[in-house]
Amino acid sequence: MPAATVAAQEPGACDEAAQEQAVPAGTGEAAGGQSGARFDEAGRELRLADPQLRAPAVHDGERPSDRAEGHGRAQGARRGDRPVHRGVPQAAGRRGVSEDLNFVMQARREKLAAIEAAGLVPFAYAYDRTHHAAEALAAIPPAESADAAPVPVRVAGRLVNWRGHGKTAFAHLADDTGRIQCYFRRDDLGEAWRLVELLDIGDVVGVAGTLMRTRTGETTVQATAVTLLAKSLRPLPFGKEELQADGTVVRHGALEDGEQRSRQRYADLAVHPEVRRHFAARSRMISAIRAHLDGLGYLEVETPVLQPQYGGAMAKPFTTHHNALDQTLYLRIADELYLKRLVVGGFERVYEIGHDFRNEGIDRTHNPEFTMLEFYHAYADYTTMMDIVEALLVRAAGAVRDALGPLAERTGTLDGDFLAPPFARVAWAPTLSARLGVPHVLDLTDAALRAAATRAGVAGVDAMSRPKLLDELFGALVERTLDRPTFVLDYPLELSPLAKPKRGDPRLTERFELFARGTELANAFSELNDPLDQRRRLEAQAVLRDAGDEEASGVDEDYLRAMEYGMPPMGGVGIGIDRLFMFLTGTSHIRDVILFPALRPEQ
RNA sequence: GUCCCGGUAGCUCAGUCGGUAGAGCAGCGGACUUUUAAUCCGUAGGUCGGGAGUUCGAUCCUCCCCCGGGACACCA
Repeated sequence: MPAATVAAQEPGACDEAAQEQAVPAGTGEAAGGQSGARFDEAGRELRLADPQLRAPAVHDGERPSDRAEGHGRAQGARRGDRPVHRGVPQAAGRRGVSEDLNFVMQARREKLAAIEAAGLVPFAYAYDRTHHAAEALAAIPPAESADAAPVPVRVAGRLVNWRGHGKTAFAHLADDTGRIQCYFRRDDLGEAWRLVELLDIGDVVGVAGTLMRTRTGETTVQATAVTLLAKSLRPLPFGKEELQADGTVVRHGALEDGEQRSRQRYADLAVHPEVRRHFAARSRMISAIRAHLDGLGYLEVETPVLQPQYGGAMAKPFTTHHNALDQTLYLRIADELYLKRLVVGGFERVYEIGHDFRNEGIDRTHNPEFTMLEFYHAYADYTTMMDIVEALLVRAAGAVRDALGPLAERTGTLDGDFLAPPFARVAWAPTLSARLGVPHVLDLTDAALRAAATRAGVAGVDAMSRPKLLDELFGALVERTLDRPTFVLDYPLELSPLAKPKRGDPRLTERFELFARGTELANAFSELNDPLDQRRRLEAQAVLRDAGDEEASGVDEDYLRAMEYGMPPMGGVGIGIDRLFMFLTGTSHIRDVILFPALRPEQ
């Protein structure tokens, strides 16, 4: 952005005087006379200012657009005949979305042309706002102090509602903080009234005026100047909001199609304030997580997304190619191995919040790229990490609750009772053994496991390896029954190639997963720091990969080299941020917690 | 991948027991200087997801395909 433009926005540079002029400009004379200079200078005060445009043609039956554009519809075409400009010839075939102008968009183009023909700039550079909507609503003097001086305000936002009344109009302007009503009167606006008649719902405008109360008591900006900041050429699917007697708001006819809302998130957000609030809560949750970890002495770091050797999880990677290096690279499936390298280097507490990529299916709980939090804590084992996870979840839930406000009532996961530490702790093997009615599940033969899995309803057991069978059995018999937050401890070694063996039971690892509402929220280990053991386990993975298991990774020699220098013992945790936010807000589809989820191409 | 439900105007939907479709809102024209789902009058807007079949005739019936939603399966 040019420096001059930036400077022009700085308060105090030129705007104090300008605002003084603009707000009291309660007559058409002021709108026409004083704003001309500002328009020429900055190109952003767009009140009608051209004396050539005084000709009062708006109400004589001829629209400004008819003059402004040669292709404007003919007078006779309005009644009965087809509009001359309707669409494109059939022979042109299907057009892209942007080219296929429907009649609504055509009308807006004509208004745009009329605005330009009037010498106005329909897309502004800046606007000197003095109040957000919420601030303006709070700034009006109490109703009883009738003699209070009028409060001048300049608000800016999108027109979300419009009620024309001939020579007046009421509208609602929405910004980041809420909505405020604006009242436009021809007698207050003078020449600028011409612009008011060319506004549409969806336009981004600045409104200057004074605060007043309507007869029904609603705080309203009585406009003395209107500035078009961006003409909306495509109609947003605004619903009409009906305020019920009990105070609830019923919206009629808004954008409902879930896929379209995801695909055009900008429209979804523009039309649904509660969706903005929902995603803002996600951001606040992440901020709270950062603050919590920072407060514990963690350092936030960034590690490569493009990796020559993927690892840290069992998943199919995306593959890409670096041309200059002529090298195959993978998009990371986990942050783990790089973060643990950093602990070798001496950063004792590190975390990363970033995207992992897994080339697998898309459904209501899976997006090919997703946000993962991983944190590693030197000299701690997994028991310490359980305490940290508990506190972290409580903090995250509090942030979401605060950010959602009334919307938080959608879910019961946010109340203090549900997430009150300490969470329940159960051991993996005894729990599963009890469900199976056997002394120890790990003593079962593969055949017995297969039979048990079949009984549990697990499909495709014949092709499963022993670790996979164990995992499936636990998932089918235990995980989905865990409603209240529960740590499951000590997973079988064969399921956890990066975890330390359990002290006292080498068939298990020191690992926990946290479940609640039947879904996994966290996964953590006492991290394996023996490079020789690690090499054996990675080589076993490589054998699986060479045998065709696309989810198994290879041997990361650089990671092993780092371990060989000496890796401190540490606890490590991974938390899927999308899933956590789904859990906390009771959201059933991952698409509804990711601003721009992966979708099929259009058409 | 399997099963079920759905796809009709810009948005939200109705409808046709087979005779090429309607409403509300949005739009356009008119009236209206404190309205708030503003109201009133007028008006325009649709290859009824795509293809094939049956039929004199298909948006409707049959088959195939595409897309979406839900359930199950898969998924550290």
